Amino acid sequence: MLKEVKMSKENINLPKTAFSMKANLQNKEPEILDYWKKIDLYKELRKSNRGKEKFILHDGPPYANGNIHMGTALNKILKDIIVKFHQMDGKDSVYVPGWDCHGLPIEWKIEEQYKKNKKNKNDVPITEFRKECRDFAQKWIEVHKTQFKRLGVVGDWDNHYATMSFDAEAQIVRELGKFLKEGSLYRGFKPVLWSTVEKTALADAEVEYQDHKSDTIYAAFPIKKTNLKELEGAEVVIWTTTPWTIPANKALAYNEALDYLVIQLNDDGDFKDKKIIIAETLLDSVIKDCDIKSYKEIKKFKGKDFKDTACNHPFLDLGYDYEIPMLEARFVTTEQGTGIVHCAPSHGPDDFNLCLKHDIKAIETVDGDGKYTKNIPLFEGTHIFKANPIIIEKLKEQKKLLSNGELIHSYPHSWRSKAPLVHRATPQWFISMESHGLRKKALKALDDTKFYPDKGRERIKAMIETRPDWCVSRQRVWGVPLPIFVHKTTKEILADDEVNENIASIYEKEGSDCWFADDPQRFLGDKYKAEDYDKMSDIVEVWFDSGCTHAFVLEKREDLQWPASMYLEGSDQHRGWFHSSLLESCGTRGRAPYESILSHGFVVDGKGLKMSKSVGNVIAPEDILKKYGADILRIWVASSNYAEDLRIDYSILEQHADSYRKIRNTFRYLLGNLNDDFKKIDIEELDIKQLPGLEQYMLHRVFDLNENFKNYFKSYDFHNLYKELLNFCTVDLSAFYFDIRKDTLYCDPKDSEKRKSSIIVLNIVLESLIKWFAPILSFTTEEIFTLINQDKKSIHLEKFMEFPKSFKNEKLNKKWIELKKIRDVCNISIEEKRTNKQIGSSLEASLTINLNKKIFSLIEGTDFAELCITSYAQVLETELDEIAVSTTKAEGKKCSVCWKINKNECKRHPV
RNA sequence: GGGCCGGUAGCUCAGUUGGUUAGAGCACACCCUUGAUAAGGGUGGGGUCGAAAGUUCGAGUCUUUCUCGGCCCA
Repeated sequence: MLKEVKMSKENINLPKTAFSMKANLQNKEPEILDYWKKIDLYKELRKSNRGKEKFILHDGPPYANGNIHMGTALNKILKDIIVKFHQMDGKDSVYVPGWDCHGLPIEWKIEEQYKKNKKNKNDVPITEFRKECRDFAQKWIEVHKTQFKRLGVVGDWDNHYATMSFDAEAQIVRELGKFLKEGSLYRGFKPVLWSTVEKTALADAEVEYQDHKSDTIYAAFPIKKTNLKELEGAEVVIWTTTPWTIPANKALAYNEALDYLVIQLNDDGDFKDKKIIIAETLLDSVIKDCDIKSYKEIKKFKGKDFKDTACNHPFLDLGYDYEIPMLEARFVTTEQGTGIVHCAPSHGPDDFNLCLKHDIKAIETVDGDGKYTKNIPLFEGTHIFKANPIIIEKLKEQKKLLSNGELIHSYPHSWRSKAPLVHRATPQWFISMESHGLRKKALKALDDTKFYPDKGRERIKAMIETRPDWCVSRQRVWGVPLPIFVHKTTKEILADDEVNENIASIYEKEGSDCWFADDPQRFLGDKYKAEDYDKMSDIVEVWFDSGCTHAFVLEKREDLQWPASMYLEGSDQHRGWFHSSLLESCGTRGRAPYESILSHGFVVDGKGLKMSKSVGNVIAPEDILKKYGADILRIWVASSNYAEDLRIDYSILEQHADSYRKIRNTFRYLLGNLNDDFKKIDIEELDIKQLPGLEQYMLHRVFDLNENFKNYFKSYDFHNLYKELLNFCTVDLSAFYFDIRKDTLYCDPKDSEKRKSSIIVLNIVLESLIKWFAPILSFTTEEIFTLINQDKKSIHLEKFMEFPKSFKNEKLNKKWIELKKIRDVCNISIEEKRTNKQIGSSLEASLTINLNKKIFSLIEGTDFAELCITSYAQVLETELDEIAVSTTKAEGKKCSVCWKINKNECKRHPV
């Protein structure tokens, strides 16, 4: 018996392949990376689709600082998947990675190093400092490159772009020149969020909100003049969380829609018998906060009666002898305070705008360090963060302090230093949203842009609709200098194309360091005298830098084109790069620099919480690569719904690793039965009608799946695409076709028609699968491809398959849906006997299948023994509607070759 | 605090315009197989669809409130 079995093993066609079951991706992937380098895959890709329609996914530049995290990995893999899809779809899909280099975080890092080495930044020439910043960015670009490549991302790594390259700096100057010439770039004097620690204005993106303990005061402003008799001699009470802005007060704001009260206080103290004014709805909270025990209501009046009222400053007797007008403002609410708001135009955007409307100018009240200027009598030189107790003391002294306390509330802080920020009026450069219709153009451009997912459009639209003018200046050094001259006497801004182009061409040759070091005359040329002009020393904010990438990358490079086919970033970039690129491009070119935007959610942990060091739920891409390999990470990307936040933890990864093994084993079965001898089938020539029904059905499934595949890919619906592919592997192949055809593949002679038909299908399925999976499983598909193709270089140079219409057969499909239903019932019947221990293997079963007339005619010619992998099956026609199956133990002798049980000798394998 | 988005089996995801007992794969349990073998097959269990209220003959789908989470803003 033993001998017989042994002989049979030699006589049957068992699968044999060099494709190992164990993936060992950690070691194999780097080898494949070396291989891609050796064959110069990127160059080959360009060669293979040269001249074809281009698909340009323009890379949003990550900041060249620190190691990559899951978010960056997700972003780069998603980009790579899309780029590869389009390439295999026959387009010239060019991907040029880039980096964002200028800006505060790098500057800060260098300063930190200085501090460590006891070096003083002010002792170092600006150009030297900038060189260190440049070197720092360069270092991280190289680190990033290595990390991105390891993920399997293919791109023009040798010719990346960077916002600090000379040509980029030059183009940024040219772009600014366009706004300058147009007149939409203007010098304004506005309160901006200012860090007294970093001594700079901060971009919106650089601000984070944290809880902060503020001093609160109720302060009184005595009425100076009014049209309402009852207000005479009364004092208007305001509430603020920034007592230090009181010396900068220029106005009070009220809401004409509110009701106000004059009340007389009876309590002992500074306000005994005094009349104060507050909003009616806030009476209770004021009484509580100020501990007022006894008072009398004198008069109730409408807010609009405040018209033409003016007050004195609480510090009137200390030299603050100017009039404080009361102004109507909608932003005054009854949420908190007294219903009357103190306005310091130098220290709040609302205040600034309201005062501007009434011709009250903001002045410099606080310097860059946070100290009061000479414009603030009495307090000059005092730091504003130390001023509150002094202000409170003075108010008390002047009997103008009704009450004070503390409040913990959300307050803006610097993302770098974590220091609280203040609004400070400073000279800044702005691009107007209105002067040249920028807002309107941008909104129109969004309507012309395709969004994935669609909700992204509304999100960015809402921002564009309400955003203020774009502040593009920063008082720092690591960035592109603002190429602006202002006439010393006329204060006119020099807007001359020749000068602008001169500056740009100088930058192009040597970079922008020279702006700080060289004689200004060099930039002005012969037309203007340097002594007549002030040269600006601000730099351009980094969002303007990256907003120009479309100009210095897409437009300038031969291999790219403008506009981009797609911008793809995290959803935070609706306010970041999507936003700045849109404004820059609409301002200079009248349309968006992209045709479509794909935005993805954020990577969160398994419970949906954001990753943070303190919580300890952070997973680094590096850890995943070490434990699983890049292809598993790529499966995670492809299988997650990027429209929402993406969850990740080790149990989720483990699940994907399991799916990967299933897919890998599917390939192993295909390769094993083909003995790694893949033969490309000429599917156009294939006479499908000559194949058995099962093979025809499988080819229909392949055709069908390919249609779905194309649709999913077109809508960038990768998680459904992946699911479809995975289900095909498990349901259609492994549990169905492969299982059924094992008998034929193993036990039929190699020249049998049925076996040859199956081999044809295996070849087609292998080629299809490997291509479908290639953009996702970039490494594994390459491993397989190089195994079965000696004459071809890479799977990524292949194109997706197109199947002839003849593969499609809906009628056959319907038939097989019925057959599978019957098969299910058979399985349940077999299982019953199996649980009873009457049979083990399904080959020990003999089926009797009862079908009604309708189904009976449909299934004619079907071999249910083959379909259900039993030794015997007979079909009987019945009157019953339901499918009824009974299983008995097959009688006879087990064939030593095919293991089927026969009453007589096995016909296929006679002894 | 405001805006936007989301919460469907342990996990990743489907669930058209409201319409039968809410689906798939994986995971899990049990069984079979030992000729895909650190594989393969079969069967099965598992969800008060974040919570509550409402509209409706009927709600996972519509409305409101709440809750949790994410992004953005103040």
